[in-house]
Amino acid sequence: MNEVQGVCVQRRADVPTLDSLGPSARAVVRALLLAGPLSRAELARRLERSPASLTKTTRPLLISGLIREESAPSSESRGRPGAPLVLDASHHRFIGVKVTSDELYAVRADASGQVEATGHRVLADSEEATVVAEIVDLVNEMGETGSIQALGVGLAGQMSRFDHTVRSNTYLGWDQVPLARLLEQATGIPTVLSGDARALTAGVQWSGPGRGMSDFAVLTVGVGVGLGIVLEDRVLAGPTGNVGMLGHNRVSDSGPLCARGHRGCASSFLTTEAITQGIGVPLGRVDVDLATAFALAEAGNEVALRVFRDAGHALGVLIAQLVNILGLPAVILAGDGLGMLAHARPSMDAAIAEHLDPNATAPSVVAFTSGFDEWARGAAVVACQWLLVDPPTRHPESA
Amino acid sequence: MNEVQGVCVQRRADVPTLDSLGPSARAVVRALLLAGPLSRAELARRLERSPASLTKTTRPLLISGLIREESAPSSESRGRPGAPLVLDASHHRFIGVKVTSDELYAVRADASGQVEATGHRVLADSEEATVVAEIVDLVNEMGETGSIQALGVGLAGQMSRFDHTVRSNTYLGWDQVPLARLLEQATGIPTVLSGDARALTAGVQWSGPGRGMSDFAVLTVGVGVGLGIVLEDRVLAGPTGNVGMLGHNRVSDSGPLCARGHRGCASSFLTTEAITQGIGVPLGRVDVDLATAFALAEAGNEVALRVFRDAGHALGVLIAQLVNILGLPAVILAGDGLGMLAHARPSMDAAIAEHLDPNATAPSVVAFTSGFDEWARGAAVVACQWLLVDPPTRHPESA
DNA sequence: CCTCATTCATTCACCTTGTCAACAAATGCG
DNA sequence: CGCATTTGTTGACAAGGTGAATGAATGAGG
Repeated sequence: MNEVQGVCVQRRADVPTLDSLGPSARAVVRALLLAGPLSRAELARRLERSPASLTKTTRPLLISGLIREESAPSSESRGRPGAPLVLDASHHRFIGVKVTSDELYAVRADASGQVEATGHRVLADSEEATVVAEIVDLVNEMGETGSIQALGVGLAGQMSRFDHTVRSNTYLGWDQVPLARLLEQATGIPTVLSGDARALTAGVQWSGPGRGMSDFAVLTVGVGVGLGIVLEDRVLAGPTGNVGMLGHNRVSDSGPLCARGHRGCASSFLTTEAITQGIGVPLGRVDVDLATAFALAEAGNEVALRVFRDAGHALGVLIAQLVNILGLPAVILAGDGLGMLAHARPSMDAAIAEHLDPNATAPSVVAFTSGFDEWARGAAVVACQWLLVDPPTRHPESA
Repeated sequence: MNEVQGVCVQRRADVPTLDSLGPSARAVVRALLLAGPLSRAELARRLERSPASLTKTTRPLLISGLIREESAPSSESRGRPGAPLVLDASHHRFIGVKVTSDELYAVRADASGQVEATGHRVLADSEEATVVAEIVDLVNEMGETGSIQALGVGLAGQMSRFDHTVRSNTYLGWDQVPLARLLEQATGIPTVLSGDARALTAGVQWSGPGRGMSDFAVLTVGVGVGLGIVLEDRVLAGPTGNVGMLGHNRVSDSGPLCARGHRGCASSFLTTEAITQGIGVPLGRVDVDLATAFALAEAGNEVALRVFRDAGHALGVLIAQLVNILGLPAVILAGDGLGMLAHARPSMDAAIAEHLDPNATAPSVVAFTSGFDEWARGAAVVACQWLLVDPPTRHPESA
């Protein structure tokens, strides 16, 4: 007999999995994750439902322990203060993995995107079997605490909103790899793929600097230039998953050529390679990496300063183009190339001011410094969102 | 006694107004308007509902005469052919008005966007009272057939999805004019405002060349450069109604200055004024209008040809920027400046090819030639869509 | 301190709307 | 002529939303 198993564990066992919820409960959980503690009245307004409906919907969630009433009542304005509801995120765990051509980064996070553990692997090669084996190994290592709800994998390339197949990936040299199915079979955990920019954006929106903002873009600078867009609280997937290929948008008629023979591409000013080459070549040095580049600029090297000024200009033009087209009130900058801002910010601001439409309102541009874990965390967030999609989507059991 | 009133009229009286429908019926009507005749099974798939649900939802609509079964069964593939349902659009009429600083264009259209009548007024001035009076006059003239469901008004400027107040409009010199309320009071017809680019886009999507396409952009060229975006079957409104201010996006480092002192703005190559000035000034002529410009190019005038080539280039760069950012499969060109394409198309295509991201798929670029009525028709379509929004939104009865 | 307006939350009867399972209908194919 | 296939209908059922009435908790104002 096992009735003395411990109360805490018993209660946990009662907490339903996220994908077993009905659509209305799902909507409540989504809203709570997206916008922190909310009273029933506030939820009713957001979900466009009657207060009565929310009493009914939240009750079973409260009983099961999936959500909690916070003690501190929110006392803005007069009238009875609302009882803020929060999701008890600790009951559900997700693993997110970011795949690059030579490394894996992983995090285990709870439903709110709070990171509980991290992991890392160096890949011997980018063969399909190698990558799968290493991911499985990493997941087994990180998931031993049990009860992982879902696994999210972020990679560069074109993918639909919640995809399960890597179509054609030039970084990894893959073509039509059913990665999600392979990982599901090996780990037993439901798995979803997403483009890495989209994953990062989801993380930023859910539990990063974009939290609470309904409309913004995430612009990443590093090995490449990436873009994610959030409109009306939804991460844009784009009809073909193609959102964000603005690396080749022209920002100047002068400047170096890019690999495609274009002059003045954003990429040719902004990518890590553009920065290091841009500084290294004139100086006749082949050892310039990003850190060296920052150091040179810090030391007042004119070439480095100029390269960063130009990068800032390119960034500013891209931001202005984006804001002109979509009217976004905010742009969040991220990626490992972000250190450039220390020297690129003035020219970036100038370029934004210059290229912004006179009738557009200037966006707030926020730098979000983070490591590679943030990309993995984003993938974990996508995995969580996947379970909360309405209607529930699972991968077709195709070959 | 009036039981001999005539069967046809009696049936019409039974047809419910669009805004009196429940949410499920509303969704059916929306889907039928958006994507032509659809069988119940097809509707069930699109709306993600069970076939049973559609039988139930469509029955009262069929009885009331709001929708009809088309005789021709759709016999693709084997199995029982579906019975295509169409909305009987003739039961509901809408009026759309396009307001410019010196003219009004109006159309009366049915629910499917089919134009039944057109009207036009020249404005003595752009005073609020003048414009309102002329619109009311125009509506009374066009609406005498009775039973107008809603009135849509399209104007340049920033407006929310279904707005009711003109905030600040530099073209008309207006500020905070509750135009919708004024027109509702004067005409008794529910009225909604929208930005003109958004209205045109809605018309294109609902019953123009964009019909059946889920994702595309509408780029207009004329007095200004306008943009409308459709993503996942929804017309993008933008967080602040600001979608589409790309007139000042830079397309070249050379070229004339725009009014804001920028060099190489899209506007400075594309607007009607840019074209006419660009040709007139070098030739020392002040009489060049758009028609003259086209004629000059047709006659092989080098200046005119060059100006149109440059315009095509600018257009191509804008299209590439747009497609890079959003991954759109199609762009529809419209506006009264579209005649330029006869001479601008090659340079436009070249610019698209040059500036498109290597990994992006080339969009199909379609020219949609139309008169000013098309803008008014778009406003009528917006009025219809307004009644079908879920949940129903009406203007707050604020002062 | 007491009353009032205000806002939040609950209860209950009711109803809309979607689902499931079973079945009937209409077609092409062999 | 079966037979698979797809569409459409029926009826019992359940989930979930609503409106109105009520109670609860607070600040404002006298």
